[in-house]
Amino acid sequence: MTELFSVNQLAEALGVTPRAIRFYEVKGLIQPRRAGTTRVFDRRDRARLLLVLRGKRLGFSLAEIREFLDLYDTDRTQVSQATMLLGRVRTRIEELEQQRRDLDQTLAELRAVEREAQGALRQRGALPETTTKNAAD
Amino acid sequence: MTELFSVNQLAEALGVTPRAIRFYEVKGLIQPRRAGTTRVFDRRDRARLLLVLRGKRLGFSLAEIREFLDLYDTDRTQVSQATMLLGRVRTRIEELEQQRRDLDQTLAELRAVEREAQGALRQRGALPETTTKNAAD
DNA sequence: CCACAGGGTGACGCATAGGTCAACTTGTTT
DNA sequence: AAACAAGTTGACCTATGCGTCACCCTGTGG
Repeated sequence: MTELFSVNQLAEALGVTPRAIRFYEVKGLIQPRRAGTTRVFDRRDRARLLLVLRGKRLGFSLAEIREFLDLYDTDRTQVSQATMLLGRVRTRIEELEQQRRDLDQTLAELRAVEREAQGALRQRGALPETTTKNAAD
Repeated sequence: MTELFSVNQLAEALGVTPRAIRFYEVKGLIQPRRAGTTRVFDRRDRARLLLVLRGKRLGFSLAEIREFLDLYDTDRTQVSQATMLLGRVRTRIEELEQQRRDLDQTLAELRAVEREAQGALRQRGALPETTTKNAAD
């Protein structure tokens, strides 16, 4: 009872266009099976696509995301493979740690701006929003 | 004694090309002064450029980075301005928090892969690297 | 005076990440 | 049979983010 999906179903479920999904396949990020000519996706494909989308949210290119996905697929039983894997994984980890530093710093600065704006409004009698819920929706 | 820089100096200092810097100016991310026709950058320009580069490392487009920079420039003395600023800053903060969740999750997964690779190597007698220092440099 | 370095402005080129047709096949419905 | 929905491929289009000329100006040293 492995559930299967069509491109359209999967696209809608993940909030992307079918075109994008097909494009990712062309780029080698996913390899859905086929029923005749029709693409058939299972849960593993869906999981991979989720990883792709997360990679995109983190700002990586499709090529980088592909390398990232390859890390999961690498054969760990071959010493040479495992060694390369280890090196690459560590490189990736360091990149992401740099990104996290950037992120934290940016967040800190934005929170400072937020407080300043709140303070400015308070001084002028405009009641400041206490909740973090979007005030501009 | 405000030190000034040329495009080339600044480019080299920040590890980008002069072309990129000029491009950022065209896109409105920076507004260096001019001595005649020659661009002249001061420390504020340099600071802005650093913010631009950090934004890029976080995967934002130049347009997004521009909006981000505008947050710092917004006039906080006008209630309407401060209100909009607050809304936008909060939106940005939420985006970045999402990004951080993605980042942490990805890091956790990569660390798991790292441990697996280490374990596989240990089992095969290959001495695993204990340090996190680059093994592949 | 002449060369040369350093800076400037176009203008074109290129890769990435898809959007947007167009034209066809296939399965289903009526 | 005819129409329709859902797929497919292929070709072309578009916006970003620069790289790469080509060509021009200008100040300085020899």
